[in-house]
Amino acid sequence: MGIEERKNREREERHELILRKAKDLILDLGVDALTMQEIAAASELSKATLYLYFRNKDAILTEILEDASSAFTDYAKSRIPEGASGLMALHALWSSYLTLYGESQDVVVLTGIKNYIDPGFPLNMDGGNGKFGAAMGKMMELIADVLRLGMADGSLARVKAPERLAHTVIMIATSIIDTVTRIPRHRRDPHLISIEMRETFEILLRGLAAENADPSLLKLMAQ
Amino acid sequence: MGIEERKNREREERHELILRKAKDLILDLGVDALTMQEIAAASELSKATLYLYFRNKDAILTEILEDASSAFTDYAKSRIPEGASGLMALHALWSSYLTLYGESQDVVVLTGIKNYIDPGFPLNMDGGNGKFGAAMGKMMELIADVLRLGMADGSLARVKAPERLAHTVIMIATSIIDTVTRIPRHRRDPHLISIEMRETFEILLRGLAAENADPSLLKLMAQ
Amino acid sequence: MGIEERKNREREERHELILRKAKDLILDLGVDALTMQEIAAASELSKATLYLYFRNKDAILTEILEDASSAFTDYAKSRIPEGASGLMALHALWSSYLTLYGESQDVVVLTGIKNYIDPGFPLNMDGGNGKFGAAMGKMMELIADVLRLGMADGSLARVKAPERLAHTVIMIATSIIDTVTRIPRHRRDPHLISIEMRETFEILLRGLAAENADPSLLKLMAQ
Amino acid sequence: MGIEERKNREREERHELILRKAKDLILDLGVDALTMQEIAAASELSKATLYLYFRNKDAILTEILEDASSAFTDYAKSRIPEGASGLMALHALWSSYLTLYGESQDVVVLTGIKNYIDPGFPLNMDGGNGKFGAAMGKMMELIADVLRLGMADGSLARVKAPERLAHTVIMIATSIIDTVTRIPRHRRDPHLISIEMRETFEILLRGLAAENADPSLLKLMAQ
DNA sequence: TATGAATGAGATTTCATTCAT
DNA sequence: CATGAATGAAATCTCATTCAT
Repeated sequence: MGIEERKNREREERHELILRKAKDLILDLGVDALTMQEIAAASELSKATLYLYFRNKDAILTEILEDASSAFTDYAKSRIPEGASGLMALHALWSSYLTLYGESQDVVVLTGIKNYIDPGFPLNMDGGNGKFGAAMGKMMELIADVLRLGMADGSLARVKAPERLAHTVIMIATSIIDTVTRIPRHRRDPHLISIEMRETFEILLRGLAAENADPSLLKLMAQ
Repeated sequence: MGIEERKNREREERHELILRKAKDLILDLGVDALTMQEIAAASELSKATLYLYFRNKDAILTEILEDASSAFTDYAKSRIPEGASGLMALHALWSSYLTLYGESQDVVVLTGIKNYIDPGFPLNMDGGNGKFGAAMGKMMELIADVLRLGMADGSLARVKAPERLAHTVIMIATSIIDTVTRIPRHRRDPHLISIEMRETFEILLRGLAAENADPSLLKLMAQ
Repeated sequence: MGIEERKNREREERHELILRKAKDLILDLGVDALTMQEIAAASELSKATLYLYFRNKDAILTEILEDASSAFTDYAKSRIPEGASGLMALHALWSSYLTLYGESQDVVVLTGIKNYIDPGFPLNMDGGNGKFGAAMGKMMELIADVLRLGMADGSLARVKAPERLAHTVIMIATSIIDTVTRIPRHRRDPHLISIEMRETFEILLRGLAAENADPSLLKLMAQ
Repeated sequence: MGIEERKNREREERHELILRKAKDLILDLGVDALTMQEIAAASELSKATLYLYFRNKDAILTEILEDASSAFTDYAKSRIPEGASGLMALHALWSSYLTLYGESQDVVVLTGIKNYIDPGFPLNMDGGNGKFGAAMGKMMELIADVLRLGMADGSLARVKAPERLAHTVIMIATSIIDTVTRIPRHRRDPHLISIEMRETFEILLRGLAAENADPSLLKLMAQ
């Protein structure tokens, strides 16, 4: 069984290698420039081999997206304090996003890819369910939960249909990143991006918060 | 004399025909599926003929974008009341956008195309100048003007760098449309889109308005 | 009849206009870049109109070539002294070519075009007769005459088949120009061209002259 | 191990196949008629496959040119006797060219291609560098060397600037071939071509040789 | 006579994906 | 398991030439 274990481990390692290289390429060159050829070259594998690990190009992208959204969701969850109000939770959410962006730009991958994989998400009538996996769903769920919470405790005003509103929120929150994912690294201005992200999230906070909200929860730290 | 006029008119008609067909195709199938071949077929012209009317594919897209953004800008300007406050102006702006969307979905074309033409806009370090024409610039200018106005009269809180903020605002405002332009018609749900647009704009209004704002200016009519 | 005369004159003028503009374009941009579109634009005529004056693109080029070779032939003939030996005549011939080149680069057009019109000339088995007109023939004839003369008076050694040798001579003499006609003006170095032309002609003179030739007839003036 | 070898060999074979077919097409139809489509058909491969072996069309042409000029240079070098005078070397050079042409028409490919790849060579002001590879340079170098040698030992008269003169010489020497490469095979007369080549080279020899040259070095064998 | 308009035919190149070994 | 090789299907754009008015 030691052999089988090793095989599994190696298989897993290749799998990760491919994903990592693909991510790097996206971050370096932009999604639009990502080709199977490039991924293969970067991984020092043949194109055909890629298909042993992933059904097709989409599967690679989908998994990258899953990883990223999963990482974000987990991180964000861990930073939402026990017993937090909806607004506090939302604040923690955006804070996490900014921090994550500050630490590594991997989150960047998150949504531009989302749009690339399923250009209509989340507006498709079929829900785009076939395309995205669990993690993306969990992320939407988290946001919906936060909105629901805020609706219940009154800290987020005018939230009526949390599930649907979660769509809107996610689209707004990711609008910058959608754009960023298409720019090659050398043409990106990380500082500007950071500022615009923060601005976007503050608009979201103020746009969703109840009137009497604690002002400190409407501002985010510059990274 | 009459003859030349007719020629000009016919030429203009063909020009419009191509643009219209291209728009239809975008609306029907999504920008990603737009090809010169398809435009030619839809226009019942040869591919070569398209090049008599447009320098290249980009020119077609750019003109569609210009038309749409120009239409929006003009319409919005005409609906901003004389002597309006910044917030009132912003309210009128989003109102116009919704109305326009309600009347015809052509505005939809607006931004998905924008992203398609220049995937990094407006975050490019080179400013992406040269790709977009006057109308797109006028639209950004209008938004910046409104923000400046609100900053001056105090109706829009926390606006500090109107030109830059205009970027953020435009990205947020168009995030839905960006998405929509990539969905084929049969998978779009116009009602849902309408709701999400309204929601987005209300978030923007609340997110930018000063604290003591007139509540009626923070809501938008359902179309 | 005054009317008819005027018509004829106007027709002639248009004809010349087109040729002149085409020539200019060739000289400016190189033959390879010559398109009917460009000729039409430069002539301020429509493409279709060009076809009223010339059967096709080839006809334009052929006529330009004819004009140029005719101009050269006439000029050269006028400069061959009465009673000249073959070598003297050949010397006068190349002298004329250089002078002509010095005065205006129009002769340049001469041969590159030749190769462009009929890439195989003068090696085609059908003699390329269908393509070239009288003037080109006259030019070959002139060279053959000179060679014959030199063969008769002994001033040109080893000339045995003047008609055939005329081919070789013309190919050698025009090898530079063939090349030049494909270079746009801004990338041409007229001085270098001039030097290489002279060198080529001196090689031809020495290569064909009898042993005891007057040395002064083996050199050409720098322009 | 044997397997890898075989793969390499097969790859090499395909590579050669494509080159050979392309050469054949050039020889059969003329460079001007050479298209990727035709090469693909002749090789019984798809167009896309061609791009696995060559970066682009130019790369195919360039390699054909390199092969041909390299073959010529090597062959010529091997035929220049130890301790030969400049004139003897030049004689050997042209002899080689003729022999090579007699054996296979590969040399034919040489210059038409050269002119096709870089229409202005060698008269470009930028030197046309980057387009041609090493072999072409070696060929020019060889000629320049021979000229230098003849200048030193006095066997070639009036050679002053060997590098530049090498240009002229190469243009003259290849003028026939330039022409030939553009004629489809069925319209070529190999015998006539052979004669004219010889004539050209003899003119070059006599045109460059010093006065007292050994007459036998001024003549070339008919092939 | 003049022309605006149209086009057929083609050229080069790219990319995700499959398959025999 | 790995891969080299191959390809179908597109996509964008160019140009000489024709024709109805």
